[in-house]
Amino acid sequence: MRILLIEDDPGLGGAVRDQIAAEGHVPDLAPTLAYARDLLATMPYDLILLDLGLPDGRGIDFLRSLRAKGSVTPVMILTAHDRITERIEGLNAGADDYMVKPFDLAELSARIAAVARRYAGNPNPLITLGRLEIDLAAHAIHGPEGQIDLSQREWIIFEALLQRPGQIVSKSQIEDQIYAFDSEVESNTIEVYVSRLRKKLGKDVVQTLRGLGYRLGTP
Amino acid sequence: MRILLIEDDPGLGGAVRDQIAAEGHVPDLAPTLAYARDLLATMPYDLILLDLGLPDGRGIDFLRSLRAKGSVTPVMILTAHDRITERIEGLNAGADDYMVKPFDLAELSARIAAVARRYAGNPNPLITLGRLEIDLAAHAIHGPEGQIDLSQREWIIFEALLQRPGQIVSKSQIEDQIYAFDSEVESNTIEVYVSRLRKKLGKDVVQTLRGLGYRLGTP
DNA sequence: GTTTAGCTGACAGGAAGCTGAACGGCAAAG
DNA sequence: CTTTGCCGTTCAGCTTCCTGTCAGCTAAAC
Repeated sequence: MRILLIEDDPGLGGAVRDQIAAEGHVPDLAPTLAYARDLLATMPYDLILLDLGLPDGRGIDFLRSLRAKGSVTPVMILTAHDRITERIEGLNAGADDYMVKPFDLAELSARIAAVARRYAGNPNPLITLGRLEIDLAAHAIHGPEGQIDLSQREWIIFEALLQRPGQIVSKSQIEDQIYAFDSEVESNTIEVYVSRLRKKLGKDVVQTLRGLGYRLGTP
Repeated sequence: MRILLIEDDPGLGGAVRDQIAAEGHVPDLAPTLAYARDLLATMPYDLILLDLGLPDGRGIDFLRSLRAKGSVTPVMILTAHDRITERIEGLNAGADDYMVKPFDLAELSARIAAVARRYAGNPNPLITLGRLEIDLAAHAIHGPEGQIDLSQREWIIFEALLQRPGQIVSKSQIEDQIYAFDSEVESNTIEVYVSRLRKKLGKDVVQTLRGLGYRLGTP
């Protein structure tokens, strides 16, 4: 499940992001509303975790404008205050859930799972890339000859490219996403996986920028 | 919207019932779990408000058995306690929302409206999957050679997959649906049941995604 | 032509998953 | 009360296929 976490506190944000990742979801962390808007413009998300105390605007207004634009993405509010009027305001603005800081990470996980359960069966947002149809949430790719399954590593690399369409992603950036901080691999693993990706998805899906990295193709 | 309110305190029960009625919904008030079971056997409900402190049994167990029977009716828990473990237990037992007493009736209304929005238009007792015809409510599956019976565990796993067609369901997610929050099983039970499911329903009904989980097949 | 970066087929090792068998518990049947 | 059969769980051995590595190759840069 793709989750957008809007939170300006680096400590809390990092902890929540790690927890989400540990649950098998894919978190993106936005420290400001402006940054969140950029991410939302380029990527679909399955859940938004929204801190109300942000430096560049009222979270409630952000949520309201999101709903006004027709977005149905579930939103869970995180806030330090627990005044009932605020909770009502949040829920009326279109929030689906409400958590008061400090909260237990385990409870957050349970609630995220509840959202996942609740929205199961809803069609996932699809990304179209040439002849490929990509369902990020389901890790599924439909090609011209039916379903294409990727292994975990293959998926991570493909996803890293999908997350930055048009941008160059360096090998070291990809390595950072695959491996733990310290344990480095000293070989051409990335190249091997890019090769496997191209074999499964088509030659043009990944472009090579010599000396720089890779970029998503536009076939 | 038909709402079943399970609450033994006559004062609070009456107030909530009146509030629900004022919102244009149809409330039934059950003071005990036994009475609630009778009502559920005869009437379908769109939402259940469940008090946890009831005279004739643990509300959590009631909820769990409801889910085990395949009910997908949304359940909102009302409780006087706000211990985090209890909230987690409730959400993991299959609750969709959680309110702590004393709560504001206006907030309750907002949350009920959210559920109504969420579940607007929700028919579908019969699911077709390839040659299988599945009646979720009746726990019945008709295959090409007649009726197929599943054991309880087999059904829970199959249902977990049915609830998220096309999506990946991890083993830990399935475990969460089968077992209580703390009691973990340290073996390949899920794998054994998947194996048995495939034997009964057909090889292609369940797909394996290495390292991720399982997915409903598309035969 | 030489150098350098990147590509890819092959392969060993191991992790993840599958499944037949067995065992104890429990409930229905006798 | 005993028997019977089903169900849930565990285990062991097997199969599958993922991963990281290397070697030799291709293609771009100069």
